[in-house]
Amino acid sequence: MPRPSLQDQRSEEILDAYLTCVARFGLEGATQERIAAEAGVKRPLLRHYLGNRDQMVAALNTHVVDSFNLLTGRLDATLAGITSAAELTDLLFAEDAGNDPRLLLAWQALSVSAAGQPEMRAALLDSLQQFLDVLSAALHRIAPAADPARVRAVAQGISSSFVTLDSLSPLNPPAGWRQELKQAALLLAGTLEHSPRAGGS
Amino acid sequence: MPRPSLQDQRSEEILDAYLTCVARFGLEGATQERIAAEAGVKRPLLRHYLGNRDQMVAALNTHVVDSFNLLTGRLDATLAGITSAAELTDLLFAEDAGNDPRLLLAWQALSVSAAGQPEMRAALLDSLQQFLDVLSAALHRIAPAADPARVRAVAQGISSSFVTLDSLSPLNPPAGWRQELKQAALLLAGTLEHSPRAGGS
DNA sequence: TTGTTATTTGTCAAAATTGAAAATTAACGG
DNA sequence: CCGTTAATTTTCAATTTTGACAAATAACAA
Repeated sequence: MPRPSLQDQRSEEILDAYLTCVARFGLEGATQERIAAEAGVKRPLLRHYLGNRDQMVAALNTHVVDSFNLLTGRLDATLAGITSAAELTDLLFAEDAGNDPRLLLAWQALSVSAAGQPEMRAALLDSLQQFLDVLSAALHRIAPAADPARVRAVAQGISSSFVTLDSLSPLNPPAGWRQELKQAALLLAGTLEHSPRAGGS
Repeated sequence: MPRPSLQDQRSEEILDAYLTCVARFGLEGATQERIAAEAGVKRPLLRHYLGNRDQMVAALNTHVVDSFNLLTGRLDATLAGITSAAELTDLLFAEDAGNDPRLLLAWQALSVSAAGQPEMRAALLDSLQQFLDVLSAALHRIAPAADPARVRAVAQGISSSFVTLDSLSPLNPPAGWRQELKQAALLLAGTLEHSPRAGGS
């Protein structure tokens, strides 16, 4: 019997180091040398496990999308039990949330360079669409009478506040901004609870 | 007398090409060769006008920040005459707005790599702060009785929707998203007009 | 025309990044 | 111990990117 395979484990470790470097230096700034140093391995191992550069980018893309979708799935399950907008924003904007900004930063870095790759672009866009769907569904449960079009708009607004939070993290923004973004999301969600129908009541 | 200087003009042209490349390829992906091709000049001219790579990045940073601040100033003047939240969002989310996404994309690309440079980070953060101040002031004029803390929160939310619009542009998102983000901003601003005083749970 | 200055181009060397293969080492079962 | 397979390291070539300087060209005034 051969030596046991570390293919999956090593691939994960390297992809995580790749993710870190992309979040910190951008996609083109994440050189193989930096990734290898971050992962604590020799450079040729990157090629061994993930292939050449193009294949590495593709692997990172699927890794980011999969991770994002996984979090979205968990969020969907968590949001199943909530009943108010306050609970929703508490969950999304919790300070101790396991949500590390690297994921979104890599997502954005990939999105600017994925203009030419249709499949990468589709996967990225779809992952965001799923996130919006989960938010919309939760909002619909909170305010069943609300106009669906308004629900989608509110989901977009909450999503953008949420995304902005991670997007700004490299700049170490003032601490109050987190609370302001959270409150914006809360106010937005509140518009569904208080004025349920579009033209009505 | 010497030959007339094209220093300012050429520098602007090159910086604009630099901006384009950074928006499309990221900061590290904007190689001098790509910039030169985009600007329609030979590569050594970049060095002649903007200096070496570090100096080029610094020049781009000030260019982006200055351009952003200029737009913020114009926006401030334009918003001076408005009286409703609808006018504000119409101005910000107009499709034909001269606002090209390159500026924000470069702003974000710089922000992720500016973690180590305190002065770059400060300038970027300050430019965003000014934008938020302008939004807050306009919202305050629309709803003078509103709680200042809520006004800031609403400004953050509107800003994040606005920023997200440009941030997603490389992915060519569905056309409806623009309207949804605009409506989110409108709903958010509406919370100030309709429920003037605090309370916000 | 000539001198002066700025622009523009040409060219080379150094450094960094990547691609790719061969060679070595380590773990496991028999 | 031996054979097998995977992990790891070593090594070199090719490409890309940048830094830097010298030379050439163009515009303007006297």
